[in-house]
Amino acid sequence: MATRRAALEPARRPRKSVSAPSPSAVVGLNAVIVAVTEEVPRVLTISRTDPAWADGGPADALPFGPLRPEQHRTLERGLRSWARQQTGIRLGYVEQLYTFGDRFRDPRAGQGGPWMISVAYLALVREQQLAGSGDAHWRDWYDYFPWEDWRSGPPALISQTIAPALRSWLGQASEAPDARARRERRDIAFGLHRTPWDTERTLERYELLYEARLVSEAASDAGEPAPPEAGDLGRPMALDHRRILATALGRLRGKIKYRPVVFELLPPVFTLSRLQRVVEALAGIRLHKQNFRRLVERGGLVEGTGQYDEETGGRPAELFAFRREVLRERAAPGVRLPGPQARA
Amino acid sequence: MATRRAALEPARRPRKSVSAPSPSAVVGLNAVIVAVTEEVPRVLTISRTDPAWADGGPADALPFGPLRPEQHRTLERGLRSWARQQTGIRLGYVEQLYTFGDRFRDPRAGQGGPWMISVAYLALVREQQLAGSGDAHWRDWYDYFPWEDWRSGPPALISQTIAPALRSWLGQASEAPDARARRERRDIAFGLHRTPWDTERTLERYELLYEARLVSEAASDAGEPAPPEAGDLGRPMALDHRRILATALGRLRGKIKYRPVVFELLPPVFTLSRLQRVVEALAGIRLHKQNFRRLVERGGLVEGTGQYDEETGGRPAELFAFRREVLRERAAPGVRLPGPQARA
DNA sequence: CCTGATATGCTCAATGTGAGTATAAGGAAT
DNA sequence: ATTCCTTATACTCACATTGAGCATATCAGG
Repeated sequence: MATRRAALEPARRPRKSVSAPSPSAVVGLNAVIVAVTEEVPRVLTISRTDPAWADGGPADALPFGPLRPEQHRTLERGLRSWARQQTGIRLGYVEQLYTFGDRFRDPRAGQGGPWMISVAYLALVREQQLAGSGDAHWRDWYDYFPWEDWRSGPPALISQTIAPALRSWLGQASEAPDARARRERRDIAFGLHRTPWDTERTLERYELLYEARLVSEAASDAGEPAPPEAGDLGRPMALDHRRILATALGRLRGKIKYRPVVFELLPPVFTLSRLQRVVEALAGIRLHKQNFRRLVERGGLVEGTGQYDEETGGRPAELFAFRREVLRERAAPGVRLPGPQARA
Repeated sequence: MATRRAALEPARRPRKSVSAPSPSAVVGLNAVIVAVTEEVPRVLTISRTDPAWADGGPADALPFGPLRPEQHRTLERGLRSWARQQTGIRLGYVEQLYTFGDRFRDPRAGQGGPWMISVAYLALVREQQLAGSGDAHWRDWYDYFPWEDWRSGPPALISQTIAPALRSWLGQASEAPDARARRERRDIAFGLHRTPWDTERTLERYELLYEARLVSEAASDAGEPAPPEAGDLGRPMALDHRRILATALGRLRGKIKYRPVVFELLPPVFTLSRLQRVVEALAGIRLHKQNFRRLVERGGLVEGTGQYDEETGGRPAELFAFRREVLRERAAPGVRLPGPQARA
């Protein structure tokens, strides 16, 4: 073991802190498990009641478990195993999201406890029955981020609550250049002052609200009472799980554009309308119908099966399937979004 | 502490392995530090001679250090501090890349040692003097991935060495469907059989070569002698550092297209030709000059300064600067690549 | 056989892209 | 000074893609 430890030190000029790096952190595995039912994108959360997770009432948490070196062969397998245990779901498509490791991510751990590192994963599944040891639920992810859903136009929440609250946050900047930087961040994040709304900046938006102490996690992490706006600004989650969820949302919104991941959320055959509704649910915007069809069909992403869905309540819709060959034909095959539907 | 530990367990039905999760892993921090000089993209590596890193002669490694909970306030700060110590560089732009955590990433650790988790970061700097405790060098990153440089056409290495070697790897598949899957992976990764070359699939390509045991790390990890091709297939690195580097390369190639990160590699003012050469160096392909200019200029990404560079050896070139306002104007501002220059 | 719903088809102007050709402005050699 | 080489910059034009509609097809229900 001595050899191994030495290997972790810089090669030369050993410094004062040459103490052997004994295991220095607890590694946690978090899963953001996403499905889409009809019009609503859902995420799997677990109600936690233990005092370490929930201040008062039960708190929503992501499926989570510590890495067990003696059992799990890889990080991803560890994650799959925890997800299965807590929710009963056998994950299919899984990708690593981000590793969160701020020293103070859990304020209750204080500075003395072992450092908690969380490796978060994004998983896409078709909605299914839940089981397992956890108290698991599917929840609309816009419950956590109500300002992210623009499918029926710019949310009033932004103009009526967020924008005014951020205005006063601007005022709190101590220096002038500081205030300018805040203004730019705000405009870019929330699409204010003729800046376009960028669906992928979900994390920036959440972090801005956190920094401005508008979401209740920010207040409780700082040991303060929640501000009056916090009630409207989405359902809170345990620890930094809402930050993780924001990361997942942004990543997924980006990824559908250049990799054919939407199909992980759909049955093997589907109508184009259904495909469009799923994409819209994820992206949080409405798309121009005819152009959307043209993009996915002529882009070679799907192919008609010749079968029809008669349940439409109108002209029957052809059933389509993902066209695997597109992987060889195009470099970045994803559902390119047509310009958003001009709103009525 | 007891409370805290309990929090890490699943909420209900505690399982047999309820043993308290004491710190379970050593967390390492790896830095891929990139700069571009003239035509060549470089990465900072450190020559390691310790036996745990290098089997025989010295091995190239990435700047690396273990996370020190008592010193580093966040992962990123820890990384900056290690990079500074080992290379003398104060990092500017830094982004998290990926967390590598395979149980067997270091074969020498065996199954008994503490699990090593590596959180890798990508940093972009302007090339500069090196100092610090490590034996640091700037190296052309195509030394590690010679098949990735298509600036002077499709590399002969692919058609003459890689393709034949992969053909025999196909033959080793035990079952027919397995062979089909291998063929598809190979074609997509290396752009064979009328599949286009996708500059971003660097990791897929490296992993394929690893799986086919063609790169020397694969052989040495398995305790086998390196195959004859390994000598041509790029310079090896210590442990899994070449895999990390491949991840960085792919990420960077993707990112320049939708975020204005190239400018981190350039001085505040530059000519359009220089900008183009940097982008080409990263992407590993040549671009159509006039169309490139049109894209970056009309895309609002840069603005002329009115000053001129007289050192061109031809007509003087105007000096341009990054145009910050583009962040407010466009949703995904990056250097969109025009179709590659048709080759002579 | 209407009406309303949904799906699918088609058109057309505007914009963007691929691939050139042409011109401008420097230095070095004659 | 003229010629030639080099690099930069300007323009052009055919073609593809996109945004935004309008038009038609096919069902269910009265």
